[in-house]
Amino acid sequence: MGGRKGRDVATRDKLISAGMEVFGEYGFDGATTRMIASRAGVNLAAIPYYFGSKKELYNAVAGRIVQYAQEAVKPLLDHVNRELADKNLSRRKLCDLLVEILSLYVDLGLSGDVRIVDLFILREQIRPSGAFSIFYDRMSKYEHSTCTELVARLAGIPAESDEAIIRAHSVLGQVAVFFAIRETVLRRLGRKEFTEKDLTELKRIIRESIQTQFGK
Amino acid sequence: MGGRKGRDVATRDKLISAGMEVFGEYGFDGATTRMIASRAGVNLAAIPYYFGSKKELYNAVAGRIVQYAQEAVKPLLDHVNRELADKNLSRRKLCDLLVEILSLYVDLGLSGDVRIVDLFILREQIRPSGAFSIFYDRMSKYEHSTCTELVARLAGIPAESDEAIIRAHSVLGQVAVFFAIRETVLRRLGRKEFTEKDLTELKRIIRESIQTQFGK
DNA sequence: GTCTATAGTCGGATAGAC
DNA sequence: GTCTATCCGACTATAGAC
Repeated sequence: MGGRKGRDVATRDKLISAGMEVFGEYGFDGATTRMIASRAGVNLAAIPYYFGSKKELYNAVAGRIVQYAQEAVKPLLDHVNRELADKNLSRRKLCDLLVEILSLYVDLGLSGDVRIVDLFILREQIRPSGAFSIFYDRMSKYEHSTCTELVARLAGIPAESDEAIIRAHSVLGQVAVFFAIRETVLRRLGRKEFTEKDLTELKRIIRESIQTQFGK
Repeated sequence: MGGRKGRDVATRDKLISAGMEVFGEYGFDGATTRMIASRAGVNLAAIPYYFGSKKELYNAVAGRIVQYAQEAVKPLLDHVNRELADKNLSRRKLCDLLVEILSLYVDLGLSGDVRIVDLFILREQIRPSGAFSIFYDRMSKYEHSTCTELVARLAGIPAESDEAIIRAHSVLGQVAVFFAIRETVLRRLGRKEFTEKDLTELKRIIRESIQTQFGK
């Protein structure tokens, strides 16, 4: 990952944090190095100094986001993968594991302060840049293959088949849509932010949906 | 909607078409008036002449997109709304109507050539600009309230309740996710485009999912 | 390592000939 | 209505003092 090795880690770090916010809010083209330096409280010239270019700062931000996201979901995914080693898990257990993953996504993604991260990832999804592979290889692939495995077993179809992949995405979509079109949903609900009640309700709806679809 | 009334409708039209493509591909900031004029095969100065500014051209493009999208779904939505006048529709019939709407979205959105339109709408969803209301008021609201009504009746909850709105979005998400993270899904499937088979499979999965969730 | 100053580029918008 | 030429502002990146 590019980036010169300037000794002052603090400045470098401030730029990455500021870059997360500004790139998230305005996208790569809409964000300017002036905004980022100003939000970070450092000099404009620090960007080329520490990262070489705006683009490389962007990639560094993407790396940081992946790291955060991984840390947030890794414990649960590892747990699920350990359980999956048992090839004879009950339907009920498989359902529970899937619901746990989806619930975590709801809590992580809709709680409020991480919208910036959502936005960053969404933009890469709709128009992949060079940073797309950073997300795909280190995040989507690992996280998603776990969900695919769960869905495949529940549906009784081969893991990693096209059908399993499509079904898994469709299941994830039930949650993902709230990240993607958050503003539309909020306006429809007549709110500025999701409430605790909304999130609880969503998790209940997801759980019921999974259980009626796969519970037997 | 803003824009001077220059007599040559053809030039105006070419700019809107080109704007659709270029704004869709690069976003508002990433797109340049030079690209758009060049793609339209007209002079750069025609943009301020016909629209006043880049931003107003963007809004005109948004209006055109809404118009296309409305024309594409209006016949089916009108049909569904006529059916909904009957307050005693069978579960089976309600399911069928919901599945019909979702299937239309699959056909419209994933067939290939309209990706540009998807992108345009998605960008507005994730970061609403002044054009957001154009979509929300004239599209999402009408289309979505029909789906909400269907879901509410199937779930036996009050139409326009928070729960109905959340459930309806969750149902729509099962399809919408394929628009939003198209590139990720395609990479996961190892393809460049969705095949006919993928779309058929997706529609079957959606139908089964709706029927097991709501079919009784 | 951090700063100011500025180079060099490219963007949207305008002026004015035709 | 369409064109060329150009203005002017904003951007990224660099040079070089401290």
